[in-house]
Amino acid sequence: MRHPNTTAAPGRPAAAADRNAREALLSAAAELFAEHGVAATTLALIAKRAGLTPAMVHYYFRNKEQLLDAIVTERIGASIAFVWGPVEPGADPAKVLGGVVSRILGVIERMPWIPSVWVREVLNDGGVLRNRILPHLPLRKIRLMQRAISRGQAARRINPDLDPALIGFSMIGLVMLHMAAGRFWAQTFRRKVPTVEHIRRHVTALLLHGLEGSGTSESSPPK
Amino acid sequence: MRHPNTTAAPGRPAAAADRNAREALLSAAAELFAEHGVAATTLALIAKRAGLTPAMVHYYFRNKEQLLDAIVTERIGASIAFVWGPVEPGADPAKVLGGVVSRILGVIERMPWIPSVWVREVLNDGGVLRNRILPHLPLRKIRLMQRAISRGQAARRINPDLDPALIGFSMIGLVMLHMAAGRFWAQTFRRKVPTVEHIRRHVTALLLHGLEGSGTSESSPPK
Amino acid sequence: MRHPNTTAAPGRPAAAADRNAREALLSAAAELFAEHGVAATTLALIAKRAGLTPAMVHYYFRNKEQLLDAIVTERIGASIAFVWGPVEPGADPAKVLGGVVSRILGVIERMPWIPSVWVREVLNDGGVLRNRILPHLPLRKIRLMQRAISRGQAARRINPDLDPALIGFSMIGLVMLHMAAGRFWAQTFRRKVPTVEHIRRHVTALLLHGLEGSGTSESSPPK
Amino acid sequence: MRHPNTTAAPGRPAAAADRNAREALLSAAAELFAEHGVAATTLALIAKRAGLTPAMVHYYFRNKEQLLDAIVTERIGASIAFVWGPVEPGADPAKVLGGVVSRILGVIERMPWIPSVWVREVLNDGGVLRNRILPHLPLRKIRLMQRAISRGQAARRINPDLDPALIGFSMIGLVMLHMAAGRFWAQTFRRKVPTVEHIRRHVTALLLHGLEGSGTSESSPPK
DNA sequence: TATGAATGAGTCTTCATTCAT
DNA sequence: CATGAATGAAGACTCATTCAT
Repeated sequence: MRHPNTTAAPGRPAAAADRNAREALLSAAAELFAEHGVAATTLALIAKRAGLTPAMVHYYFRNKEQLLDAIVTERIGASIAFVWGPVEPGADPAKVLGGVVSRILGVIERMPWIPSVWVREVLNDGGVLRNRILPHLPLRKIRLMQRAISRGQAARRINPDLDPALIGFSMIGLVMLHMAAGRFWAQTFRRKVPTVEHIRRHVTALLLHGLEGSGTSESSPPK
Repeated sequence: MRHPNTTAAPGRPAAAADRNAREALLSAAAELFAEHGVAATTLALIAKRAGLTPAMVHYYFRNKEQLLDAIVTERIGASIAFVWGPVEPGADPAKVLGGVVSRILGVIERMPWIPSVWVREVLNDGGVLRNRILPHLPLRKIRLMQRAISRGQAARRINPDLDPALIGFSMIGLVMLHMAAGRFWAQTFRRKVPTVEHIRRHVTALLLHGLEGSGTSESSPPK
Repeated sequence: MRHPNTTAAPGRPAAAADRNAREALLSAAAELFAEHGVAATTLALIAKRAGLTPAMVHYYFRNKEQLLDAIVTERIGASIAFVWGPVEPGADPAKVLGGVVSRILGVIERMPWIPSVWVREVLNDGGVLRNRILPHLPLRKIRLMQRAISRGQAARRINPDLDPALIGFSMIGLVMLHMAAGRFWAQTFRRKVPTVEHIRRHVTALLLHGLEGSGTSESSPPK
Repeated sequence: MRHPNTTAAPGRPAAAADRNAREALLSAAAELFAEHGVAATTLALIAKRAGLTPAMVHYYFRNKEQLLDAIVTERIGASIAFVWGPVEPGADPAKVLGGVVSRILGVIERMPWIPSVWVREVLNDGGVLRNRILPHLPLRKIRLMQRAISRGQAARRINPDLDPALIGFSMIGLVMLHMAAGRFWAQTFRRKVPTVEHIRRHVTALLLHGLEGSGTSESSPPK
């Protein structure tokens, strides 16, 4: 058979060499997408960073479109599952929100390209990964989070002026944007690029207080 | 060759047709940059939307680089000046922050392409307008805002756990991201695309409480 | 406007320079299609023979598919109209057949690439011009010819054992094939490549007698 | 490297599997050449239809050129020998011609890809099998046929206006073209694709009368 | 101003071919 | 025998850019 892409049975692990080249291409692509955006990243660039030839990109992914599919399903999709998996019905709102933020930051630590790609190619209108991501969004889990927030508002523990649907988005967006704009911020304010821990503290402090209907100053990170 | 871009004397007003074509190109470019990103926007597309030929883009801007320069200086730079101009030393922190957010939203209302371009091409690391924007950033004004925040923290009116340099960025970023991701949010939560007013209320409520050392529920917009 | 291909109004003659380059490309393409077949003819080859760059092929025809369309409509289609135009109802069968053959040979004299392209890319199953040609076939005229043949058979002037639908096809095919295989025949029989006149005489003699129900030896060409 | 193609000793029969794969590749190639032409047929396609990998094509044939050689010598060459073998000196012209046509149609029945390949890649000028076929042409036999025709013309049993060298070619070409263009004819005239028997009757009737100096209506096939 | 013609460089993609296993 | 990995060369196509008019 011609294309490992189309024949790899889910149960059968690919040969080591196979997996390495493929994975190397996926990683190179992800990094370059973060650095320059999908549109500005050529297959030649991806191949070069992975130490391979452009033809190998087609060998493993058939074309650029399917490379994007692979990035989304194999890398971003997996991250989404990891982030949202533990969200369960009836949980404490603060714990839910804190947990999600915490896991997102954990993912970012392992895959630093995530925020930039997410902001540019998913959140931002016109992002070329947007439509590919939609089917991977855990709508049920997101609704669970929304309901937790609504419960918090009913119990006057979360600011009832806020739209529950916007809160989760603001929270995740804030984390992503801060991480994606690290160098911009550093350049502008002549500071070091913020670390994950730095952002974790900032966003947590900001949000916990923004979410408290009446604020007691509880600012330690949720985890 | 005569190039209006490089030879127009400040005193001599460009012919009306001239200005219109130029402005039409700038507007078309700005919109397309918001829709597809700078890298994915061809000069032919810009020309077509402006009802002109690709050669005219070169006539007015010499090349794509200088078109970007023009967008930045003539459109984004002007907005920045408008947004930050009124920030003065010694002002009340809440007023400063609220004023900036308010003026940003005003700009967005007139130039809906701003958030997408700003998020994708300025804030996000790797954005191609980043370096062009840096010289236009009103660092003095930004520092004024930072100092106002610090004063607020000293007076225990702003959460002292927050990094003052991150606060302004979070605030602006939140507005920009919400506006830039309007359709994503709408698709995900099956709501209408949020309006400027919608976002104004949400961000104000979120931030005021996140910034209050101890929260009384004062959620009306600052303006 | 960008593409002369899409904007050329039928009534307005294109500028001379425009037409020359476009026509040169069409001619080069037609010749190369005859020499190597459509599949084996690269756009670079076409451009080179026309003394232009490959990009010009895209400039005038947008892509290879539309170049094929142009060849079919502007060159082959025109020839078909010329060949079949004079066929009228009620005419003498021998005159109809002879006239068609005569006009086909006239076309071939001006466009020597016709037989090869026709045999390889139209008649032969799998030819890539087949489907493009079908809408240009003058079905009405062809049916007129069939009816003339049938009348000839009824009058016992044409061999009634022959399928009237196959006769016209055999006739045209014979001309085309002989012209398309000229060099093969010459190589095999160590003769000169047959001329149009040579083939005209041969096919006429062959067919007139094949079509006579009872043969009087009338073998002079119809024209 | 061991290559069955180059090292197989005539005495040692190839392993069964070996032969089957090779033959399968040859058959797949022949069919695809008929369907799309040689230039448009990739080795990957051939391998796929034979249920093998592209590398196996190289294993058995070293490269595409030698695959073509193999098709010509092992498939087409054999057919040629079968068709022309029985032609002997001094035979009756009608019997010679009829026999050749009859055997060609027999071959086509077993190898339906023959007419298309022959018309496109052999007869048609520029066909890529042309030069490979030339050495396999039974020139002596062909000359025998020519002489038989000339004798027929001398005896006034064959139309003396016809070029004896063109007659055989016309006859074979007519059969090949009708078979190769079956679907075209069927589409144009809204009939079924002609069968071998259909073409046999038509061509025989057409040619016998075309060849008769004075026509008595003897239209039954020569066999 | 404005356009159409023209081009070179680069991008995606295909494919014959090689080779280690 | 057989395969998957790998590559270089070439093909179609795009696009920023230039230029004569």
